Amino acid sequence: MRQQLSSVANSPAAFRELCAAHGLAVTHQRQIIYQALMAMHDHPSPEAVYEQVRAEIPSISLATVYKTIHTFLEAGLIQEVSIHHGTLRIEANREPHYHLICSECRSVSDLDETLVSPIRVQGKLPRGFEVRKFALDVIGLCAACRAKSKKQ
Amino acid sequence: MRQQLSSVANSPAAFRELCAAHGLAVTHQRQIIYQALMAMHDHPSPEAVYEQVRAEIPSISLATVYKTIHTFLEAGLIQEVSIHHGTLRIEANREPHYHLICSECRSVSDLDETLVSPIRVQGKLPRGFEVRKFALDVIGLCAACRAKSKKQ
DNA sequence: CTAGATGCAAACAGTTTGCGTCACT
DNA sequence: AGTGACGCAAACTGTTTGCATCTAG
Repeated sequence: MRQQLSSVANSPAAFRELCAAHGLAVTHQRQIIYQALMAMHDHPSPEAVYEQVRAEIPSISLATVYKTIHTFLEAGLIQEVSIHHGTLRIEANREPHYHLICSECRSVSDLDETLVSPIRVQGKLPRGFEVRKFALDVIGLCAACRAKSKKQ
Repeated sequence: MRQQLSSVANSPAAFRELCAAHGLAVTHQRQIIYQALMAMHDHPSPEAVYEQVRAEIPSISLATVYKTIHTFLEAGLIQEVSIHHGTLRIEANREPHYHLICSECRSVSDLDETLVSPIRVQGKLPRGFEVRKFALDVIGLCAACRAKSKKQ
């Protein structure tokens, strides 16, 4: 399931190799977008990637950036920062608790804090950062989605 | 900072009390929305709340539901499921890691897994749920935002 | 040569805003 | 009586889609 690649350097050759490993066509746009992503060490929005890439390819369209990001996500070349992007979701449960998420159907259920080993930060955080709380998502497959994916 | 209330039951009287404690006007719409939220034990979107509330107040507007949800969020009567609702954010870092989030400026930085005590689920999950990974957000205030809030 | 990638514009979903009217305090 | 909550419609933002054209394999 996981591909081991001989190079992870951010070079055109490495990118061709990555694409080959995932069965993706190598296009100029994809190459530049990939380069931009590797160079941006924050957690950019598609819009931010678009701005960055336009420096190289002024004629690129935002739609292409979106499509390419989805392609890269599916191939596992990049990740989303959170499974919860999109619509606002609210809850009335004011007790501290975590969430159990099915990555397939996106269902969310509550998970009592006491069911998880206590979380402690042991290392050095950026100076001055004041921790207020932990938000933990336990991500996996719910029984229903597991059954569905087995069938195929 | 935190209000202790003599009743948490979902009654009109309790709601009046809650509103009084938070300085909110008590309106019919707010009352019905609050009731609906308490009755919905999943993690509804504003749209879903709207649908639910329309059963009671057919003439209510979606804008009111949004405004009320924000009011309740600010007052702390309800919570958002994730701090990451909204725009898609992506990252090239494919190593397993967590995130450090400033709740004020919403900045995101990476946090190595090894800096956090190992996470283990100790209790019973819903039968058949297959855990794949943990997504942990360490939420707090970054140095800059802490300085800013102290000034005021 | 052909499947699929790109660019454009239009469509869409979720959310916010301005404003006139109405209701709580 | 006055502040602010409501309802409506229009505006806005982020994202997707249909389609004609172009390009990698």
